[in-house]
Amino acid sequence: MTRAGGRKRARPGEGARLRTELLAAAERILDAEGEDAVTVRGVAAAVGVTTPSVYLHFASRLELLHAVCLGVWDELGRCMSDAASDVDDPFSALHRRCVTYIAFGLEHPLRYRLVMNGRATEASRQVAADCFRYLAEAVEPCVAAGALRGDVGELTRALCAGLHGAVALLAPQPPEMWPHDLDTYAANTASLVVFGAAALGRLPDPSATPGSDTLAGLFTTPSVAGAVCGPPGSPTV
Amino acid sequence: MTRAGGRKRARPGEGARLRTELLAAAERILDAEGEDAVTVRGVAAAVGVTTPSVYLHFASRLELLHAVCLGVWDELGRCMSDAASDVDDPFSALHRRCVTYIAFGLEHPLRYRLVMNGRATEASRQVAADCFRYLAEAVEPCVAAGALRGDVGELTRALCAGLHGAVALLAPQPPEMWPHDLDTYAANTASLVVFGAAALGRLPDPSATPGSDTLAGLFTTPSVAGAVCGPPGSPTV
DNA sequence: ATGTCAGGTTGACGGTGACAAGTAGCGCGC
DNA sequence: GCGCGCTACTTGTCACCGTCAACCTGACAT
Repeated sequence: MTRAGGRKRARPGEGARLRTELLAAAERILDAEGEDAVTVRGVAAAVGVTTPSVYLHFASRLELLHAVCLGVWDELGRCMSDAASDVDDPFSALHRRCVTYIAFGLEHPLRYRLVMNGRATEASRQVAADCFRYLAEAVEPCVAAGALRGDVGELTRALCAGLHGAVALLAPQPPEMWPHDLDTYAANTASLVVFGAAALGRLPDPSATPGSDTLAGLFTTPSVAGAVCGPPGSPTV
Repeated sequence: MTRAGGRKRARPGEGARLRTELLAAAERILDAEGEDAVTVRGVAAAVGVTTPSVYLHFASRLELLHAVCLGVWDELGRCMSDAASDVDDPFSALHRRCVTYIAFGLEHPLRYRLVMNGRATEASRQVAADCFRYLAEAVEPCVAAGALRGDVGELTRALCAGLHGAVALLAPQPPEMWPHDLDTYAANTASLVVFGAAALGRLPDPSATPGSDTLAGLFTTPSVAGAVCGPPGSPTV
């Protein structure tokens, strides 16, 4: 590649400028043409620089890609913190954070896949750890208030699994296969996850196979006791 | 590539034999060295055949990879059908299938990722549809028995999301980062998912933000009413 | 023996990530 | 004002990849 457009050499100390330009170019290409189109050569050319220069700022193509994503993921952190700032009830707050997580993932499916599905890098590990922390922060008050029971770490992990699934199941699919109402999807899945987590701490033996009888115990409110599920030994199919 | 080892030409009608040999070789390489190591050239060489011959049986590298995985996924179908054959209670049966799904995914993390995370092919769509069906088969009796409420499709989709997450969260990580007790992990996450699904149909307004009060209603058994959560207007943190 | 055709091979193209080694420009110390 | 050294970047080059068009060849039916 002959130097395109006579790019000026950065002054010492301004080497990082190329880095940000590369990131911007990579982001542009990523959004416009997808992951596979982001090639080291292409990004370099878009900035007007030769290929190996990219390696002065990024150890590999993957690191470049992940660096592009990280910018967006920082936004997730803020969103999740903000999401429940006006909510007092800890369980509601947790639910809100879960909805936020899902909504965020579905807004950036490409980047989500890139960071979460590919082979792990240092950057992606950082992202995962942050996500875990944001959730754990919301789980802890729930445990303190008695809404959730059990180990905070284990609960958070289970929550993460559920949330990640909600996004990861859709992210690789073309958008036309997504549910029509994404808000409802996010709310539903978030509810599934938080209520599931709540149930976890209330199971007699968490590792046993729970039957409809366990369910009857869990989901029977005092007022409608006995009406929720059939009588003991309820009809099978 | 000079012909390695004097491979005999297959007789007409036996062309499919090379296909199975290629699959076996690809599988060997996949397990031994990971996804990236499975290259068209490498697989061909392992069988003792030239590179373009692979294209006589697989449209592309990705199709080859997916074909390798599909063999294992058929096993999942059998496993999920068998898993609950001796269980009468539909809710227990669903739980068993969920555990089976997670366990399967964690036994074949590499193949799981390959099929579920990569860009979708016809083969992977087929796989996903099968999984959905296996679960839906178990959801339906639950709905019929009243253990679950709501649309079967929607419930199944939510379940899928949770289960997929449980696997997909761990699959890309190196095994040393996995929980120590995978059985418990599978059982826990399966419980979270099925109880969460059960809760979904019992929420007053599924799309609203549920608070601890909702939780109290759901998880209070007649016998321990009032002891599960704090009194109405429970302490916040 | 010969035609046919499935089951391969040859050779090459365009593109990729990665790197070793060289070069040009800037700023600082003198 | 001048050269030294550091930094930012370039040149040139590997090794390898997936994919394809075109050609060859051996086994069988006749």
